[in-house]
Amino acid sequence: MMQSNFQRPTEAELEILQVLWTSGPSTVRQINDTLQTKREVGYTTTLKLLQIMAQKNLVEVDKRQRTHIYEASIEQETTQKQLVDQLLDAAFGGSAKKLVMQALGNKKTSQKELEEIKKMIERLEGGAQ
Amino acid sequence: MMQSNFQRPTEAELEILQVLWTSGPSTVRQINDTLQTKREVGYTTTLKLLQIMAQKNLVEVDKRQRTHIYEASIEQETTQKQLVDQLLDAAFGGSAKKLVMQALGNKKTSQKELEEIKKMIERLEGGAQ
DNA sequence: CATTTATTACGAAATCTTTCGTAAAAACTA
DNA sequence: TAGTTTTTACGAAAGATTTCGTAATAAATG
Repeated sequence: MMQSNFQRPTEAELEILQVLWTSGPSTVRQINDTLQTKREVGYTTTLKLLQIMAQKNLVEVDKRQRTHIYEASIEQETTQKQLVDQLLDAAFGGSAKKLVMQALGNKKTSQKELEEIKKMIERLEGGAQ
Repeated sequence: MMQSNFQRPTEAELEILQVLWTSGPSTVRQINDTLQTKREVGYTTTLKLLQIMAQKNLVEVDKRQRTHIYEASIEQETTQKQLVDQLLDAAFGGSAKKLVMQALGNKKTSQKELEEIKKMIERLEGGAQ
């Protein structure tokens, strides 16, 4: 039996998850310092968010030391998949093609990456094409 | 001078925009009926949302008849572009490739659509040369 | 015309999200 | 040890979003 308990992380939560996915397990101080490079955000704000995220099981906390260590407990890829699925449903009427066209059309993507995407498409097509 | 007034539509607003993009100008009753096929939602809830959306200039209202007609005032493609950009930034560290891979990996996309995407990639590769 | 039905207007409750202030506890420092 | 710094805990304010109840108005119906 499959249960799909996806609770969409909020914008602020995603921001923190990004840090954790990139840097691995971190202290509040480290996370807050990273966030600070992008915008003003109070230390206790970050702390509170992490505590809420722990309640929601978006992160795990290691409390063995006084300075707690937070770690993402949902995978980046899983989360990305669900966010894409949600966006597909919410704004693209489920058409992956349209979403892909938008993503490629808007952003400058390198030759190399375009090649990789093409290879993936060929894999999806069955390699025969 | 260019003003970029993108105020991200909320989830509920996107849901309504989808209806308007799909069905064109509609009455509150029509919109609400469409929404009802997916979930419970009160008539006045939909009305209120539309009134808020009108304030935000997400929709235009024709009030010449007693029964008002609402129409999307932002384009689907423009909105999609901005939502994709935002998702790219928020969850994919800006990598269009990763987003595309997710979108294609998760969703069943038809051969025909895959071909179209490939053609688009080839156009991009050609242009960028 | 009187009654019912449909629609708009609008305030406000309920909820969710983000932010921060304050306090307590622990660790460090002089 | 006394004072300073760091960290956690937690309530609550502020803001945004969603939902709905009620009332007023207009239209339709009998």
